[in-house]
Amino acid sequence: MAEIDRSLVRALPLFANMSDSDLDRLLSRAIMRRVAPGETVFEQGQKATQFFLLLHGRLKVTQVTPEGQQIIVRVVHPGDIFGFAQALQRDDYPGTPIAAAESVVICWPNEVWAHFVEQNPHLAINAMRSIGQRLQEAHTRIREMATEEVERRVAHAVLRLMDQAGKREAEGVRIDFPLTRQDVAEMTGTTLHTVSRIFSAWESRGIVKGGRQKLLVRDRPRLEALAEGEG
Amino acid sequence: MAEIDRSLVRALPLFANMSDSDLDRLLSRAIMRRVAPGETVFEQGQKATQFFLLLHGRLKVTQVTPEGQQIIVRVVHPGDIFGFAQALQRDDYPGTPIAAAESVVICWPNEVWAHFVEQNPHLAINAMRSIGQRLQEAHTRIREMATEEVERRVAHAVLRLMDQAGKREAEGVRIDFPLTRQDVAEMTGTTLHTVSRIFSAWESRGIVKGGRQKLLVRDRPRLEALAEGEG
DNA sequence: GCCTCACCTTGCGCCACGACAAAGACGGGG
DNA sequence: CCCCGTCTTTGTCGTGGCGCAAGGTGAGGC
Repeated sequence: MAEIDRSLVRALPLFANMSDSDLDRLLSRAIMRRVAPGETVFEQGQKATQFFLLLHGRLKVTQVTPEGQQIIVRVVHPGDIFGFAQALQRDDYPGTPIAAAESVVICWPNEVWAHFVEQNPHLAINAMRSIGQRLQEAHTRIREMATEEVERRVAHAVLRLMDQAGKREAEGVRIDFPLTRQDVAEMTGTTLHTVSRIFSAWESRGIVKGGRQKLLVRDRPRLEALAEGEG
Repeated sequence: MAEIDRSLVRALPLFANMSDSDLDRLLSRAIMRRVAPGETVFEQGQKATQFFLLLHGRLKVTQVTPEGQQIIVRVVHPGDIFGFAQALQRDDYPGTPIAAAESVVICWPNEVWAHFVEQNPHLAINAMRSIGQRLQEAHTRIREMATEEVERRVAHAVLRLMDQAGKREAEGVRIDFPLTRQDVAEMTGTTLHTVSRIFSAWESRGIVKGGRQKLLVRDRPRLEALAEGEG
């Protein structure tokens, strides 16, 4: 297995204000792992023995209900930590991260966390910020699901994906990883049928351009208008 | 203003593993404040200059959408920290905490947080656990809103309130603070009309007993069954 | 090049739930 | 004790979007 790219890691907000030597010691205990699309990093309910950082690629974190319904709780982007169950006072993982694209993660045994945080409060502070942002985003989603109709929720979800995984192209901004209608449905609490209908309608208005596991936003302002409820 | 009850604070999980002298220094910078029912501690959008701990009482944290729709993001229970915007990388408060019952909060200026965390990593670790649990709960609510019908969501919300604010009584378990149908609606993403209908149906089956701003659960097992979808 | 699987589209009927409306009941304040 | 505001109940109606069903289409494997 190749070496971990030091400069990439050094630049992450999670490790801001951390000394190089501390970072070196932390990385020396890390294990790198490649994950192919469709593969999982760990499984929901499994005992949490490690925590993770996504270096490259993209992960969808899913939860399944007792009835077998699946939802996507979150998309993990490069630089994000995940599988943080232990720091959150759980002994099992609450969800399953599935690689949407070819990905590379690094992982540490749980003990490493407590050990390093004691010596390096910045790590805890930075991690808290990251978790705090996730909490904010979760509250935003709750508010949207409680008050908005499906089309607006889908618009919001797409805008969020643009910001987090958008890639400028000639015709507009492409969502930079394979994303099915089903995925979008599981992110917005609806069905793939409804998402498909919405995308079709948008496409005929020139707002987006679809495709198999593809999505390209051509008219962001109009999408924003839809998200604000001006439909 | 009376003294802060030291032993009460000492027992909070947030301050576990913290030395008495550190805790004393932290408390010496705290300000105590009484909040009457209906009053707010701060307002959504206001610049975040302080963070808070609820000592007594109960707060409902609301968010209003640009359209004026209101939802309850969270209920704050005694011992919880809130108004933590700064640690979460925001400079304004994302919601408005309103006292549901007579409450007492203590507050600190923002600088205190960074200062104390540097010397006392446990504080950061404990705070992260608390935020982590809130994140879990938020994900649970998202999953519920995405996959469950209204009645089940209401059942889940009531069960959660029982666990967090239940008080054993002769006839069952009472939710220990004033709670309107509207509140429950704002917690579950529905309307007060629907909540009222659901409570009426439950009452006629002997599962709960309602009242003006009151709720008493008489048959928890059946409520759990409803929450699991056996209706 | 063809087959097959996975993904996507579209139509139709139904129902849970929200919108609207109106009237009852509890409780605090004067 | 009565008044008024707030909270609650209950009815009717309309509809967004889900369930079900059937048929397209692109991509990868052999």
